[in-house]
Amino acid sequence: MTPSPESPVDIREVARAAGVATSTVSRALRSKPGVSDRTRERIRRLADELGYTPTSSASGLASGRSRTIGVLVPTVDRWFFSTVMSGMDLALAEAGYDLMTFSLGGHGANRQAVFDRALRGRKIDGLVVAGFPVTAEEEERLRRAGIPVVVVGHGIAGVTSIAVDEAAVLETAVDHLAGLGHTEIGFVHGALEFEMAFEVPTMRLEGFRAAMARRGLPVREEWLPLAAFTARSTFEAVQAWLNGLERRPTAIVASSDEMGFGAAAALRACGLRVPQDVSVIGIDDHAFSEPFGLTTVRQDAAEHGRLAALHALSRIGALPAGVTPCSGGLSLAEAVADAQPHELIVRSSTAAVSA
Amino acid sequence: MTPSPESPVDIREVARAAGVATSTVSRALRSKPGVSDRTRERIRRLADELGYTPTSSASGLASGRSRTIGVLVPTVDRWFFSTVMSGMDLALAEAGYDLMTFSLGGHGANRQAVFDRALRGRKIDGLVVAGFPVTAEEEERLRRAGIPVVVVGHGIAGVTSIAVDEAAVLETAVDHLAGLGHTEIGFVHGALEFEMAFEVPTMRLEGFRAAMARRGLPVREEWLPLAAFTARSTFEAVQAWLNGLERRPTAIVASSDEMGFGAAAALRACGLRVPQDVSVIGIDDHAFSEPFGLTTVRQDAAEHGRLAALHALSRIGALPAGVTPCSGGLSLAEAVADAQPHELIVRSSTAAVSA
DNA sequence: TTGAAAGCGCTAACAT
DNA sequence: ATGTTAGCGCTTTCAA
Repeated sequence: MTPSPESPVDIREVARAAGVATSTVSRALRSKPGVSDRTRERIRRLADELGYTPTSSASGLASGRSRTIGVLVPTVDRWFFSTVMSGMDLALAEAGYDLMTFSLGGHGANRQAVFDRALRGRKIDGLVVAGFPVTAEEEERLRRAGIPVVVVGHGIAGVTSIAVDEAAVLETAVDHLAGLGHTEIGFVHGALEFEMAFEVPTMRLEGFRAAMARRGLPVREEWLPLAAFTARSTFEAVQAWLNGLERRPTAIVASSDEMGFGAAAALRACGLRVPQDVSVIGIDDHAFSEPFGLTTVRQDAAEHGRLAALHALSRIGALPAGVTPCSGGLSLAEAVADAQPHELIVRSSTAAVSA
Repeated sequence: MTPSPESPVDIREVARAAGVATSTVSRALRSKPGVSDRTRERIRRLADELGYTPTSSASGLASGRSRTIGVLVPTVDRWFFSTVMSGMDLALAEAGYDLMTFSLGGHGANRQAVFDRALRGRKIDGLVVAGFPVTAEEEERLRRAGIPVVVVGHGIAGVTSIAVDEAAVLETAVDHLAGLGHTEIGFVHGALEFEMAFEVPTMRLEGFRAAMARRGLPVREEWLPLAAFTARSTFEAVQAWLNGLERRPTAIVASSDEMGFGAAAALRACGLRVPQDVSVIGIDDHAFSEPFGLTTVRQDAAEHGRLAALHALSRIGALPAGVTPCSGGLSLAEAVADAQPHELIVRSSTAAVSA
């Protein structure tokens, strides 16, 4: 038994077997023009029989493409980011591309190193930056990277970005609560622990203020507790906030579903009922929101990831044939240019304000 | 290609600037012996000034290593898998390795294609297979892959695996409930929708039976509802199960925390209180378990991922200097060989059986 | 339609 | 300690 590795077969063996030059094999296998159908078929069969697969570093070196797209995330273990990744994976698999993950690892310490690893060395043909803010310097690097960059979320001028209209999302959330008769509404503001300016939370807070203002509802500053973007942090923050409060709102908008879970848990821990005493609405439609009955404004993170990947692929001319980018019948360019859709999903964490 | 990518500088420019041969630059930059300290320093400085980074496909082709480790997961958007990935990322970043993600995408359809992408073409130097069962044929491919393979979870004979002792985990869970006076205990059995034989759920169910038997407690077959490994599926399954039940257990062990969440939500939806009417204990210690007060048997998935990555690195001689693999002071080999530790975390979803 | 040959940018023997 | 010289396994002109 020879413990043979998976691909000891190189292109020259295939060429020899087929009685052609290696260049012909290369063309045949990649569906390039200039090979007769009969030859191509024969080469394909032979390659298959021999178990030949091109060595990626060799074709990468010769062609300048790695057939890999990168994704840069603050951390991989939170719903939004892993969901974006799974959407990307879907699109990339179809195109025969692989996904390389670069994670900040939940702390900002080695940011520079992570950017370096992602941007230098030509390991990836395109990069999707998912949901976190970058410094001006980093922006500049991304623009000069020499590969297409797509942002999921907001925040980088001059770079294609895929995101919902945050102001409209908050309109929807406030609208729902106002329609239930709520006028005393709080907002759980989110922040990444280790970050500088984080666009999305700020946009959501501003969106909340604007939506309230439009309805003539007052925003009370003491009803804007701040927490990190996790259920746990929110649980603690909201509990502390409730204890120090003389009067509480009848409804709370959370800046994400994970925060909504934390807020609801904190309310219950303080002996309050959701939604009878306090309504809670989140943003995202996390996988847990349905079983937990959390009312939310849904955004399709997987679809954002898929579009981002497709857009990156299209910029390097690697779009798989026959993809229908968008269910709404939009072209990829249109789908990418537009704000992504959002949708109110009413469940059992919101109810009419009690008399 | 467009002008001015991040690294138009190649090794020859650095060599020219330093007045040495390219091989010297190569040695100097990779800390290989055979370069004087002064020369090495000068070359490092120059490389830095010129912004030189080796092209990965070139060094990959020449050296036969891609400086990339792959991870194969059923899906990226569930707690266990993304947590394993973040642990891997931690170890890999330290070693200067990148992480390539191969996901089955939540459905088994393109399994073969995903295995192909991972195993062929030498894109990765090692592979971590996280938490899902493989067919005999796939096992054989993994063994013959020609790169080190490490499994997180159980299931591949002859391949290093990193996992808790499932039987002991279930002992711990049942022990906790029995200690609270429970004798009528159900078990929510988990299964991946699209899979064949899934080792872990089976081991947990068997562990549950064994633990109950050891205490002389009866296992009632109608108290073993089956659900997919998600909160949502479990919510629905448990709700349906409760409705068709004439008599219910006083406590439930869930095969994972995500299932525990679903089970608890279902109980509440049926008007039952947790833990007053029914206690619930999970397995994992999901990020949400603390805010939600779910009692659980903790396993450290991030640490599993970190160890798996370190082990793969060590097998290719790429362990970063000075890693302390294990907090317990174990060597990497010991830490990998042992069953991973687990720990009971008591929170508010379990209580003494009510009179 | 096909083949020959020249790299792609590095690393690793082998010299010196 | 450093330089020279072959490749690594492909892709891509350029010729035929």
